[in-house]
Amino acid sequence: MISDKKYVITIVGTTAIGKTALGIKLANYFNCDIISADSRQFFKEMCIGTAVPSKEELNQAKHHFIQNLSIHDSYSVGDFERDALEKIKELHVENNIVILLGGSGLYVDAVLKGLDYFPKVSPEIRENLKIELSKNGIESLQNKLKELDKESYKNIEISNPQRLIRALEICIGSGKPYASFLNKNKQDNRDFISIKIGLTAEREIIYDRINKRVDIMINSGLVDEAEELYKHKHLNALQTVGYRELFSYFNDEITLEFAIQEIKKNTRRFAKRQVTWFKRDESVKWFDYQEEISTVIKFLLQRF
RNA sequence: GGUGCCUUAGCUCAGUUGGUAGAGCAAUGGACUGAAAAUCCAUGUGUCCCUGGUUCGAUUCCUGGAGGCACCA
Repeated sequence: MISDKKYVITIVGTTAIGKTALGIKLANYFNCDIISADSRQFFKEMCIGTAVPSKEELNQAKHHFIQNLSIHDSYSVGDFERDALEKIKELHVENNIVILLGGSGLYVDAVLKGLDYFPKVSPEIRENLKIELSKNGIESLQNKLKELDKESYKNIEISNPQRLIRALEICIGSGKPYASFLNKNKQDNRDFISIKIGLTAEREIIYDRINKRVDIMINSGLVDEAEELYKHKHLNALQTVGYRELFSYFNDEITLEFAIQEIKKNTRRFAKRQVTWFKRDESVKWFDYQEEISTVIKFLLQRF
């Protein structure tokens, strides 16, 4: 490497498009490590359904934040931002390139752009708000927010219970409006240069790859894996495509065949949301999913 | 071969006492600050099977045809 600057090369794209394979090729070329920014591949109990890299793939390049947590751990984007930045710093001592492999848009943005600081609040507050939601309905929470934080009441999506509860828990836990923490001490000056590349394909091709991958997951034992985890189905980590549908099957609510169809459908919808998230990012240089690795490397070398 | 019923959105089907149509699901577009593979919001122009007739006007009624289903032979 000619320059002594530090780089983070981020690879984004929908699920099943080939980010892992590209990441490994680039990691080998630059002799660097890979940081995974995938909100479900953290969990060691979930393997088949989250499409974590295979043993062979993991041997080809050093991966971080893959199966490093338990589904019982509580872990948030904020935690990931902190941990990933620390890891990047550590890796940059030895190598001025790090690859960030991102399936979860918010997690990628947290690392590259930063989140605002919010105080830690007691989980009990959220639990109480959830109870209030189911008891009194969403309007009750909306009125509460209107009272505590008019600005957020206007700006956030108040029909979205999760956002509403998040804003409220900050208001209640900190005694200050949620809005007062926004755009305050955002750490957006990173000490590395960000280069983003994306993998893309026709919608039909993506959907076809998804459908095939779900079949492979089923053949690889996803049903057994999900059955093991059924007793933990209430955990946040298991609010995940590929598991929820099978939990409904174990509950005798749907047939296995239908569950598999639902997994495919919900994965397609997930991919659509990823497309929506990533396409608004103008800093991404897009490549076809079949693009030659040499073309991608040539592009990167020009950017250094 | 005969009789009856059916043919409307990608699918399953409503409906129009004749004034060119609407639900569910699927699909599509969007949002996103510690649950994010989560969560939420928005979106329905389709030769109403084809042909001819009646009518100011037919997806709707009538004739003929095609396809499907059921029963009878």
